[in-house]
Amino acid sequence: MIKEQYYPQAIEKKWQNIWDEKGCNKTTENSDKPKFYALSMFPYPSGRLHMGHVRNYTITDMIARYKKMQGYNVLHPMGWDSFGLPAENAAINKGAIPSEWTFKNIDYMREQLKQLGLMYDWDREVATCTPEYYKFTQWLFLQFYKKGLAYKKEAAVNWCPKCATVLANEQVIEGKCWRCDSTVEKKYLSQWFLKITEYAEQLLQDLDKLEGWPDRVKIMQKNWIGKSFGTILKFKLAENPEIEIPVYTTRPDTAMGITYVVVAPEYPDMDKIVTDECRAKVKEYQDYAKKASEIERLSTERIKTGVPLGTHIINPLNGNKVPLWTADYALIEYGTGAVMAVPAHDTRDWDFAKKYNLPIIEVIRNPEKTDDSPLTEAYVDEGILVNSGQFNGLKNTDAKKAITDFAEKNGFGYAKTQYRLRDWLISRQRYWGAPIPIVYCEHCGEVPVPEDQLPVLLPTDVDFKAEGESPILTSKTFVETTCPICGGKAKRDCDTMDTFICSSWYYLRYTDPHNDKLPFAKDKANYWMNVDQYVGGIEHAILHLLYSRFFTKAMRDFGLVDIDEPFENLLTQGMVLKDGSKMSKSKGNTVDPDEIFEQYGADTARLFILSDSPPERDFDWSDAGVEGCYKFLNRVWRLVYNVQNQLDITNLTYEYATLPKDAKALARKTHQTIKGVINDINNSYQLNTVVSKTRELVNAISEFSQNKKDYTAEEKAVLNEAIVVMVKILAPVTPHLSEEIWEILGNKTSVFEEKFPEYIEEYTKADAITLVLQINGKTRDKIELPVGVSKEECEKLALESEKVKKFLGDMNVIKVIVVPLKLVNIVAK
RNA sequence: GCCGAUGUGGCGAAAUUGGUAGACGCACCAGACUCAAAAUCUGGCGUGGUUCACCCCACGUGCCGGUUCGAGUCCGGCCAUCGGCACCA
Repeated sequence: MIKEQYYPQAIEKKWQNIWDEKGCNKTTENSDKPKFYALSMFPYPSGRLHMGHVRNYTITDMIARYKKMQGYNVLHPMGWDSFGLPAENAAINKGAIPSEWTFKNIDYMREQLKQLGLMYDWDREVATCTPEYYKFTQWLFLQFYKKGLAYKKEAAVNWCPKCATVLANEQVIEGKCWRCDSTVEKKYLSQWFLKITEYAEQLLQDLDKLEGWPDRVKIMQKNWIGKSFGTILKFKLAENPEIEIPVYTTRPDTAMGITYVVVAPEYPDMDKIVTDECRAKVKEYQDYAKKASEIERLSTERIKTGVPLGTHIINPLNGNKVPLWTADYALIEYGTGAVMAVPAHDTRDWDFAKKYNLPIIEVIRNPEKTDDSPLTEAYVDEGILVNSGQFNGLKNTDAKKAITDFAEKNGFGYAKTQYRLRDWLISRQRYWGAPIPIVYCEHCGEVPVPEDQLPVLLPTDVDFKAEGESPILTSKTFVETTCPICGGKAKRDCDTMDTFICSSWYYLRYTDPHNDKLPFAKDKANYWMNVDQYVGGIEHAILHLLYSRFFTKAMRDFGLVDIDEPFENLLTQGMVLKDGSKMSKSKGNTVDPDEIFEQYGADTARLFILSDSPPERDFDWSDAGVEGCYKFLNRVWRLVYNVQNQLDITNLTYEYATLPKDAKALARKTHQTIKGVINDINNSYQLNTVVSKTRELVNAISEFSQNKKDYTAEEKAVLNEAIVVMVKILAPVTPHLSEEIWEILGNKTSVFEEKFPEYIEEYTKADAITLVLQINGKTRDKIELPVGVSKEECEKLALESEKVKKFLGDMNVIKVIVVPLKLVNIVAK
């Protein structure tokens, strides 16, 4: 007996309980089916789900359920990226305890995810902030350490002098502290780095293997790694030839045009290369440079600043003596921290030289320039060398090699491949993260914590508001410890790891989440990996995805897995907007998923979020749109209700060729829909058109059944086939409703045990085609033709068309282009 | 600033990848049902012109230019909006 009304809340609760009780979503490695690993980027437990989450997880769930119906053994897990700044801010602002705050959020959000009807295997849930998890985050750090891939060096942090604390970039607002508005400075601390640069070449090369990734993401990663071929040139200080200043350049061909050299304000040996007269000014400039961010410093728009050091270097190519400056457009992190300046052929150098009246020497001649008139702007393109002594007349592309060879032969330079990618700074002067498992012993120095003593637990006796370099320093139980080697007094490292470390290996933990000996067992990881479909926001295109790729390669080299890349296919979904801008609390344009579930049910929310935009594009939430989807599901329900007396899925056979016209049309629509839906899913998951096509099928079924009272057996079969297909196609999108209708159809098992429908090619073909007739590319007529008309016949019919004749008038036909079964274009004058 | 995207009716979008622009939906308008409203059903719906209607014509995919028999789709140059920029995740 079918209820007349669609009650989504009751249906959803019912099926969520059934799935839970029957353990429908449990996954094991023991299966004859091929495996499929579907993964969403796990959330930070901020408190409540937002629509971005709903979108991400619905897309992945639709894919996971579809693959399950395609006969795969599907792993679809979920967890929590639960270390991070907001928990600590809650501690600072509201006196919350970070772990309690975090787990409360997790509990709430888990319930919300369950309400969305996601096909997760909750037995595999992980949270990065649990000791069971971060034990292995620490363990992995130790593997990096053992292989020499983790090292310490001085690096800058944002320092608020008033609060006397380290700030995250996010806490620096226009150069000021977020809490007290003081100007933020740089402070140098000894911090841990991971040698991602050691993998730069592999990370670059293997991008080619990632055929299932969007090009834009690969291009961004490629540019981020930033491989460049260049030359190191070493310049001696004129005032003291003992001191050498190496520079890195990708334009050695312009080296004869060097008119000054710039070192970064943080240049380590600055003291030795400044004259006493300039020292004070340079110091002042270094202080000024501390206040600018890197983005500001590199901007070509920014007004260039700098001060001379009073010293000079000798250009070994031509013996020229040129001044040495410091300027903040040179970055200490890139190359050698010093750059040669050729204002004639570099726009930043040009601006700087113009401002400070430094000479400009043209050495690359634009082929279109015929005289020695002065340049009016930097010429950065290719040309012929001039003013370059023995290298005059060479093409600049050839001169790169010639000058590098010359430098190498004479001992003042060599070719060098350089990457823009820098080593990964992982130390955070924060509480809510995985402690770095290192102790510092008075006698033995830096000592890694032995693996059997992991985890190094986070202390709880911490003052979050204290001044200093890390809140953990205030713990009485944590800092002081004994040395694992000599048993003497030692101090723990009080920094925690960047949370990106935790999220760089979680996809492997899901394959073996309860292992207490290892992060994961190799055979389980090898069974499930790679992730077949990874879905998440485009904002992670570089950092998270690059770090995860790096971790995978490192773990492979540690012998933990046998894979080179973690994510086979990547889908980067767009943002959820409301009224044209990103949903945010500050704009007050958020929509709470809970309210939508309550009012319309999860199926409506799922349907809407998939239907209006393709996954990769931004999605504009509209209240009217949700309403429309809710009405559609009601229509589906009513459709089934109205034909309840005709429902019979025990006999779905019919003779297609001899069907009456309307039944044939419905059968064709059914098979065209299956074909279209499968194509759309295979074609980079065009889920919005999957929904459109499903709507078209529903429209066709309604139309067919509307005024029909007496069905022949064949008509009934056609109708029931269409309904079965409709339910199965809807199942990945609206799982609860589909299960309910599936049950109404008389089935005792879940619709997800069913195979996704297959189509019969013959049934998708139309009886007739429409031939479009154009004159000079403009459509003038359309004619209906049976399939199988020859090319010649098309042309003949086209020229016979009354409308074509009318438009041709007395023009002469020059050419006729025929696209078989589609279009005829008559070119006429 | 650098790197990467996006731009089509009032709105979200579609277009078998160079071949009928606007499928499907939202909003709106008209009609049916109703005492009435909601819900539901039917029809209309790019702009302008001609036409009572049917029909027909011109224009139209951010802007300018190019390639082509034919361009939303390819090429060059602009403009606008959005994402990332290494300590938010």
